Amino acid sequence: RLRRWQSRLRVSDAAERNLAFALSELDRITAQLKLPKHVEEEAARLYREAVRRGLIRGRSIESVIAACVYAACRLLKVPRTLDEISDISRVDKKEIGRSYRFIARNLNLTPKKLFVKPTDYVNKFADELGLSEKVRRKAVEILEEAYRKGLTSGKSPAGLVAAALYIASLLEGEKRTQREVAEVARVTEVTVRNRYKELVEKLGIKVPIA
Amino acid sequence: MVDTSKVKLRIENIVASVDLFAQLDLEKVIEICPNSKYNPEEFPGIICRFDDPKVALLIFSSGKLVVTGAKSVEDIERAVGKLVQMLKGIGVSFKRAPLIDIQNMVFSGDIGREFNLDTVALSLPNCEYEPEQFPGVIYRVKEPRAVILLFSSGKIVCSGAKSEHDAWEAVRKLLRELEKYGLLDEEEEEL
DNA sequence: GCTTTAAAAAGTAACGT
DNA sequence: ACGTTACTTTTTAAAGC
Repeated sequence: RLRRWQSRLRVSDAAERNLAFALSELDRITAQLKLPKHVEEEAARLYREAVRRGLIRGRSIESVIAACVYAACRLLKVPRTLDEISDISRVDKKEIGRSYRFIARNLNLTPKKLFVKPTDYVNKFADELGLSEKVRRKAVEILEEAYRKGLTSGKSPAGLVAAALYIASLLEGEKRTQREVAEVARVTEVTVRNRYKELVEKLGIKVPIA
Repeated sequence: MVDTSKVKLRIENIVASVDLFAQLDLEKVIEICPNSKYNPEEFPGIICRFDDPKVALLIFSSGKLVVTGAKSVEDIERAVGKLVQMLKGIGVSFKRAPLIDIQNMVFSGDIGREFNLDTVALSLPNCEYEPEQFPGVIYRVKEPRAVILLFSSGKIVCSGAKSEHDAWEAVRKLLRELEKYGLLDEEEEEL
């Protein structure tokens, strides 16, 4: 009947409006974070799949879009912290984190697929700090040794990378302050200091008395 | 059989729902509860704390309760008995004996060895591990329904179980999975 | 979905000094 | 750079918004 036809039109209208809103929000985020096109496409793909599986129920479109952006970054190994995304999103970090974990569970995004090597974060943070290739290599060396010695489980990858870069910058004579590395890694100076202390102590690193 | 001889579990909290089978006038009840709080605008129940069985009670006008913070089922029974006596003192009558339902038990424990959580998360199916957000691996057991948080120290938290037996069963299932995927083989790892 | 309550694990954060 | 307090995660019921 005509009413059924109309309601179907209305439903598809609402779905289309929601999708248009979601994609414009996605555009805004990827543009502001200067994310590559393939990340935006992957996030859009994840979002459509989430909608298809009805995973949006009870969640805001914005939190799910932000979660999809974060998931796409992790899947494609484009290092980005959840903080950077929540900074430009209207929804808080906690809510984005929840949506992220929810879609990860339901779209079978395993920890393996989502794993981003600390090395990738080293390059991102080092770029922002203007650190040389020599410092980056040293930081990676420190992180690999820390991993071998079991010092990384359960710790914030961003905090570990920040501390490794801080130590490497001291060792290679390109010093950055704890405050500077903490800022690019989006962790507090206290976290950098705690990781720094443990790494220096347990890896037996002799830092210059700068 | 999985070796659980070195595994320890310790009860940390028990949550129970209780039906007293009586209607309560919370404005009168609050007068006889020393350490209590009642703001119907923010929460519909009275929040009351006992020192003897150290528990917290949420008291509702329907005569239903939620008792939390207990370390044993006996603590809950004693707390309910204590509240019933207090209510009898202000003339409340009960249609029958209180019905206590254990809803949730939380245990802390230790598996007795350390873990590389990256390795665990890579091979253990259906687990979550987001060290940027929480330091432990989250593992959900279907039957009995429970959730186990596993930390790199080997310490665990098991919540959602309705009995100590169920908690042990859930931990056994986690250990079987860890063993199945070679995660209990003497201290190895790589990436 | 939210509100309130308890509790542990280990990490990070935000105060004050 | 300390210390303290507080927040993250998980679970669970209650009555009402």
